[in-house]
Amino acid sequence: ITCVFPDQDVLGQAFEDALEVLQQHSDREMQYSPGKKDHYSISFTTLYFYRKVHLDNSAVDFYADETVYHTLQNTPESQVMHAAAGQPKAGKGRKKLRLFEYLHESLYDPAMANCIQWVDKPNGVFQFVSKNKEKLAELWGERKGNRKIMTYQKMARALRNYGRTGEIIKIRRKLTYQFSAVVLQRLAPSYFLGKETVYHPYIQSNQEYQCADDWISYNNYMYNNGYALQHANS
DNA sequence: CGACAGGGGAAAGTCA
DNA sequence: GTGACTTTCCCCTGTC
Repeated sequence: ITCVFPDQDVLGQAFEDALEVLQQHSDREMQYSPGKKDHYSISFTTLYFYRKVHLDNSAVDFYADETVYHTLQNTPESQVMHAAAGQPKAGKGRKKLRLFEYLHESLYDPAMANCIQWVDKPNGVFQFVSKNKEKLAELWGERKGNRKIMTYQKMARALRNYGRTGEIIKIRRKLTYQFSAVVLQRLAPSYFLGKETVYHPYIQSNQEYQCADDWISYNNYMYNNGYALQHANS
């Protein structure tokens, strides 16, 4: 999509908002066209994604969004604008964003891949990138509008609270956690449509501890041996 | 030893 | 005000 700013009224409020967010958050993904004053280019995927994440403030079901994306790709531009503009504005009547929702969003954000990554997507296992985990925490804090700067240590404290409810449990591997099946189902329901996926909780006894190098064989081991349901907490 | 990851009690803060 | 949830502080343990 190429946007010409003087004509932004035509785009509708939603795209105006999205572009504003993009200007604030994502310089690297929005390219200024030299020689064309006020012309910017951005992929539709990125624009749509950022709109979902930053303005709708909703958990992104990216699998569903991909379907939407492909549909929209084949739709005339004017209809695309109309479709996007019909979405609700941020901030009103919306539940507060929760940490696990934010993490789930980040896992589908290509711009966050240097901070957080899937280890085992079907089972909701993810891992923070040691080098950039503080950055992710910082962004989370900003998103919430906290007064103080958010740190990984504080964010991890919040994550540990999820252990009590079982929404996210700690995997016995460095910086690795797992979404519960319920949370996964809620955050990306369309991912499970038409799939016979079985959620595999990981066993975390001391005996099952594996070092990072052995993670692949550890996964295979777990998949092949049935998995005792583990209690998130004792 | 020091850095890093992880654990959790306690209290304060935020917001529906 | 209340409860759910998060943030902040702080101290502790274990591993490499």
